[in-house]
Amino acid sequence: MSLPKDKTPETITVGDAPKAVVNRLSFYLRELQNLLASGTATISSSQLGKRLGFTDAQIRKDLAYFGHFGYPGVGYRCDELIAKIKSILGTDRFWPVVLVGVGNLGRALLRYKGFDKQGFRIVAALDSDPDKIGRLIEDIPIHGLNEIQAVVSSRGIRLAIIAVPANDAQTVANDVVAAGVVGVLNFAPVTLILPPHVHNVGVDLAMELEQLSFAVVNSPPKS
Amino acid sequence: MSLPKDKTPETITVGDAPKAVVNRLSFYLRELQNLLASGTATISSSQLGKRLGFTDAQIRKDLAYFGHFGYPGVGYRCDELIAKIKSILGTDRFWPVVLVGVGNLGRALLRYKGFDKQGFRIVAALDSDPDKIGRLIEDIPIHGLNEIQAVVSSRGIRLAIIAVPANDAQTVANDVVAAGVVGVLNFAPVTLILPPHVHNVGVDLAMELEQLSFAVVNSPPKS
DNA sequence: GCTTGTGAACGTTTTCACAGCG
DNA sequence: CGCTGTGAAAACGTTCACAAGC
Repeated sequence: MSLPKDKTPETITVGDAPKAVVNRLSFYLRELQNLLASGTATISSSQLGKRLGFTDAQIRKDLAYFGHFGYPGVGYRCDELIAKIKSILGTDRFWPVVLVGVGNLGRALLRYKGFDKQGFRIVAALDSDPDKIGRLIEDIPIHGLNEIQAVVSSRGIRLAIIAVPANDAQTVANDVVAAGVVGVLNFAPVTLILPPHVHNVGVDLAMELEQLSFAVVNSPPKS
Repeated sequence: MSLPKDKTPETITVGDAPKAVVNRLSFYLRELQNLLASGTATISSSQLGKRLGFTDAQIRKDLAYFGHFGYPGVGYRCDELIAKIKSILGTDRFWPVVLVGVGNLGRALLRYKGFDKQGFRIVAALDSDPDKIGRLIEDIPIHGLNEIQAVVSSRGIRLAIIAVPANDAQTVANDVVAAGVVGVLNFAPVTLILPPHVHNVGVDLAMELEQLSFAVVNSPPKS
């Protein structure tokens, strides 16, 4: 990395890592977990790269942002590297999450089994529909939107998933942020405007298909 | 762009556009549709940039990959630019889509209302569970996995959404590709290995939360 | 032997800054 | 005047290639 004219080398934090690197870290973690589950103890950057479609050099560079995790001549120990990456991503701890919006998508997310393994759990759900409030889905109680503040602060929640209609998303986002949430995963097809200290990840299902559509339309003619 | 030493200028296709550019195109489209719906007829690159968190120059450069769509002194006409971007993304046509896996997530996707507006519709669903086969969800019939070939070819389907458990995803992917699908939107938390002519977009819900977790953990201490 | 970690080279993407136009 | 479109410059990310280590 570029050299630190900065007087305090300690400020060269891991947070400076390019977004693309952090994103790939999640891919490495997922594959390493699969590898470990299938009995693989160590793996080289080139083997891992082949499985994921990255170059070996890129994997090594990415990991080198955060430390020296490999063994020359051997590769990386899966269990060790998993622990390191989890620690970098912050998923070595438990993250309680609040879900806002218990529609079709919200219900599916409540029942989704993949969060727990990575350290996340939806511990509370909110909705504006009086018919839903008070019900339980997968043992998770559904609260009214007005209880946001109480739910978030009593359970130490820092992350929210927003799965409400597009028209309500910005209002809901404002509310969860006011309640203390600092990270938002937004499934509504709108760009949220949030204060700078709040992190934002958007997933727009139609947009993902659009990217496929473009790729298909612009592919080598006959291939 | 760099100049074409290439003898055949027609080969300078739009397909060469960086992925990041194409991805932003989807953001532009979404915002323009919202703007038009709220009565805005024209918008400048800097106004659009402010709403989306991009710079004005970036928006102009991105659009310039594909043509001259703006009016100096005025900006861009929303309706016109929407049509242009749709044409570039290929969403000016109708895309029938097959869904594989009618679990929690699959059912939510079947009921999701946001696809139609962008040109996509799930026209058939497949599952391996005999109890589900033959049922209708949102007027969509659920077929057995063995009917992939028939469903895909009879309906001219080129895109598939995979929402099956991680262990089944690669097998299902192989099957839909064999049936003629050339674009896969994969919700299973695994990296699929697909032939080069098949395009692949993955959405891993836990991974999205991991990216948030990293951002939160590595934020300016007190902010 | 094989594999990591890394400076240096390379290529790509973003930003700058301004000429040209309505 | 405001805004686009675009070369040129700057920033950034990736790949190369090899010294060092097991």
